[in-house]
Amino acid sequence: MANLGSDTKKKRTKTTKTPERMDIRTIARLAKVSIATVSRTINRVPTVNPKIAKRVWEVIEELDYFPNSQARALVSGRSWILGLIVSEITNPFFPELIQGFEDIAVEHGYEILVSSTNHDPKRMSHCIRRMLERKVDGVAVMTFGIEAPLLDQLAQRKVPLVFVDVGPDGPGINVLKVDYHHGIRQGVQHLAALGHRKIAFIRGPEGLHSAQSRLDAFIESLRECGIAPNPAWILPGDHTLEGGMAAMRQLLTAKDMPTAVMCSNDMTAIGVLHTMYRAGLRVPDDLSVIGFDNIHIAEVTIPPLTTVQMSRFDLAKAAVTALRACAEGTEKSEQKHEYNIQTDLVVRESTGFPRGTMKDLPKKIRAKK
Amino acid sequence: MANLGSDTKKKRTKTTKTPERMDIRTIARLAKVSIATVSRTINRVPTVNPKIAKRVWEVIEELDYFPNSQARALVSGRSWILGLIVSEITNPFFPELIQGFEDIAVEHGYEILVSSTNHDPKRMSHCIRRMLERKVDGVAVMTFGIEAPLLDQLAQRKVPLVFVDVGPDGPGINVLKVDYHHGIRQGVQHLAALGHRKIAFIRGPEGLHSAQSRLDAFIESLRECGIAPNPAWILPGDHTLEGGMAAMRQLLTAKDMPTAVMCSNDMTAIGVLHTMYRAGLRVPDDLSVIGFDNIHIAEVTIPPLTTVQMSRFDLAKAAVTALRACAEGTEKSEQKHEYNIQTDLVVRESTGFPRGTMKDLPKKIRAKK
DNA sequence: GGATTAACGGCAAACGTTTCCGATCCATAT
DNA sequence: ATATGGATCGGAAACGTTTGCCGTTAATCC
Repeated sequence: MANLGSDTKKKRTKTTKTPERMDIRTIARLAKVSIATVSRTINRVPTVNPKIAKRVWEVIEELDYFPNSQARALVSGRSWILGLIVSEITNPFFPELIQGFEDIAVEHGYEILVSSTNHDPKRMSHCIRRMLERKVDGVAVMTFGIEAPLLDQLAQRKVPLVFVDVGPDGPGINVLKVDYHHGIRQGVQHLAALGHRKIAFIRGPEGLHSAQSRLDAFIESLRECGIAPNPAWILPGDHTLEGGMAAMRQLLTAKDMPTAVMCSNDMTAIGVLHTMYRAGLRVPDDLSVIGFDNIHIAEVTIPPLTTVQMSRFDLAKAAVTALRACAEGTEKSEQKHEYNIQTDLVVRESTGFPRGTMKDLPKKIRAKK
Repeated sequence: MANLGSDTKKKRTKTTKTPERMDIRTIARLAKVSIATVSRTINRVPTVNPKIAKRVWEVIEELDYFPNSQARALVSGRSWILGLIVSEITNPFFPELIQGFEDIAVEHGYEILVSSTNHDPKRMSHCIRRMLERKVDGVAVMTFGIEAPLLDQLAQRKVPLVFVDVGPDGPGINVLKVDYHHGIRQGVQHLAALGHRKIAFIRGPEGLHSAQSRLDAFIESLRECGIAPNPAWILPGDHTLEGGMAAMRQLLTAKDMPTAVMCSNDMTAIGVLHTMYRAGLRVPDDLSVIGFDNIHIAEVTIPPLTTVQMSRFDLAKAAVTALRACAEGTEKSEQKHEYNIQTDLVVRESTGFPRGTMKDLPKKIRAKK
């Protein structure tokens, strides 16, 4: 017994001799309480005597102590870290989303781990693994589409998940539904109202669910307006500037040119704008262009881009909310919330009457504009 | 004593009865070795028998086990997390930087914690605190300028740091030096060679060190070309689109208009382009514009932007390298590396001859006017 | 063939918290 | 005066690893 005592004391002394070590024990010693009380004070457990709590807080303030979150997470089982996986951080849509996600997460005491997969399943897999190792409390997969095997890797472990558009059903899994149809229909109707009948679409990456949804919404909206979709005017793209430029170049060689083009995202639309500029053609005079996302720079493109707005903030907020509900979940009443994200058309200056329409119109209508 | 013994046994049994618990102990049991050996196997300690290692690995693979990094960090003292603080993630320059930083960090086994401060000292302070709580192995402060008090908060704790441009001297602190002068001089000389003598500058945020450096480099480069700087042509800005637009609007009201304008960053330049467009003026015919950063979309602005390239990749690589050197540091030979980042002009189409030079070539006509 | 040694595996302490459980104390009811 | 009980606080186990130290084994040398 005496041996044991002296032994532990010796070791403790040895490590304590460095004065800058600062842990909960130091605080306990200086405040003359036990470490349990310090812990309770920090976590604001109501049963601690206010008098003592004050003393403890004073010591904490003076030493500028803060708890080690590793140790905290180890024992409590909660890391207070949320994972966020995006497909490409260099697409301006995502930084705006990340910003919102971080703001809301931090507000609720969470840290975030962001990873950009660049559509590479290999990277995706690796980054899921890394997040699981860090014992994240939840993951928001905002890649707008995910491969099934990777998804299983995540779903196996019982970590709360949030997907966009599509995802498996299961406990702790939420799917944010984006109403692409609403905004895209507005866009098509806007074009149709201007007199467009020949409308092309530059789609997103093959296999990306949100890209398919946008295309589907486009085709259906076309039909609603009584316009038959022309397969030759549905062009491949990849949601990048370069993809937009390439698709537009291809379109320019077509024998029958459309008078308007909708793009699966704003980056594509900006690429289209640039190819038009290179070709010496004018937007919207020679071609009307509509984007999707309403990223910040869409306001200052030349001309400013008409586009469909999808709120990054709503998306981020819904994601964090869903994750929190699962992680901190009382598990009872709050089951399976439906999270819906709205989309809306923002009309700027990249859309106008189709070429030739103006001069053929009766003068009164022309004057109206 | 007997009480204590049976008590612990009971608890152990209780927690172990859940079959899905998976830790190093489970692996040890199934591989019929001690947990120490499992740990050594995972960490590739060379003294473990290859035969045994193979057996351990097989069990690990089969159960798809991975170690808990919290526990790992707790005992080893290393979190393998690097912090990255940027000023505004919505400025496209930073996502490109973050991408590079993440790539290189992950490559070396690190995770990254990104925070965007939006130039708010309050946020900055909060995010430094959060990073310290998470026990990051190092922090890269890529805000291109930092307030002194916040800096102390970081420097007090002995966490390796990397700054850009300016930072305190001390052990474990590295400063990445960006050679703004080189690229900016190229820009000024480019304009001077085209015949410009009246060159304005839209600066970055007041108090941001890199913004001041860019302005200084501009003024000095002007002098080198024998041009006297005109204070009226040095306009305030804030590195945003809106700032660029506002500055340009102000410039348009000047009685004596410059023929060219250099901007402290590309976002500002894009704002300038847009204001010119709104005013019905043409770039580069009516005004030459040069940006700084060479963000990706600078390629597709209308017209494509002449700008000064600063490599995000070099910056990210230097930051991670410096941080790793400090964190894993053998502390001996590799002291105080100098990290220099080069800048270079990229000529595109937003720069041209000053107005009047070309078409009014006969000088007498111009003089008559 | 016995001793020296190198290789290797296991025991247990340590990392810094949280939290269960028991102990103490004072006030109140009996 | 004693039993009851709530309010507080302290002791100590537990979280899942790493790692120093020691014991065992087998190989090598004289």
